Amino acid sequence: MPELPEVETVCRGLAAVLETRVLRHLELRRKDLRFPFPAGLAALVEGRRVAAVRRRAKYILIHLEDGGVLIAHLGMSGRMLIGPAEGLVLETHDHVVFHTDHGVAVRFNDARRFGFLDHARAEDLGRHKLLEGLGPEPLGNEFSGPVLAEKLAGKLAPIKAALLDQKIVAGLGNIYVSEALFVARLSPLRSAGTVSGARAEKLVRAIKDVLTRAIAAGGSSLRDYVQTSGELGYFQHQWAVYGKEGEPCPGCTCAHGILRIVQSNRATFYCAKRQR
DNA sequence: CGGCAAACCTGCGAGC
DNA sequence: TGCTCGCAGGTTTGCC
Repeated sequence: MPELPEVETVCRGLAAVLETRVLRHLELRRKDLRFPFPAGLAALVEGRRVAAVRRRAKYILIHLEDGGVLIAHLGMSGRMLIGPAEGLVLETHDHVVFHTDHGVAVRFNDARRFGFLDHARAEDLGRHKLLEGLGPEPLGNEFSGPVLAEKLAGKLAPIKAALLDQKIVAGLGNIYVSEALFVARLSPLRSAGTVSGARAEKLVRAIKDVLTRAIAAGGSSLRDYVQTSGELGYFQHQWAVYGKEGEPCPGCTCAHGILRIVQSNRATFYCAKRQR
């Protein structure tokens, strides 16, 4: 499920029900997800009011009024589902439940358990092991052609791999990298270091365009639904290339159509004629 | 240091 | 119907 647009959608859903509310009870139904939950996590959260829900890269940051921050990551299969606490029915893989002071329950469901939950002080976030070193937010003003080109300079790895590296730009994942490279008409096989100048400008515009459209659509749903309401995101209907091996290229009349290759053990979709 | 494969864990669809 | 295999949106680790 979750790349930047999906995490952004989840954050907006969480903000609507959690901000200004007190977290009465943090129900930990196992002792770990990808990592063990930090010692005393429930006590660090219970009785605190939520000041704000924010996103950094693919991390959900739940700021508490006492300066503590809950850091959540959805991994590959994580979901946050909001519903009434009364008559709550837990489902398989509901590992954590947040209970608010106004009768709302948020279930953190994660079948594959690649997600996690951590706690930090707000003033320490910049030095948090998982957050330090993250590259710029792709939708922020600070993410520009020159900034990207500088990060890519000298890199021999394919541009596909570089864009998945969260130190270069934070929040892209496997789907949106293929989509952005298609919009920018750049081959995923091209060496990252050759993307500079006008090419870098074009790629930055493509990344911002794809992410903005995906957020507007509520993200993409594959097997899981994305939004906290349980509604489907529908950006998958706007994909140009992802998952479309063998289908006609939407941008040209090439005979081969959309190709699927494997880079760094992950599927890449592209048009070899339109993308150079 | 850079780049790549494998590992973490579970579910689902395709194919036999 | 039921089994096996391959593949899946992320990130870290370890190896060359």
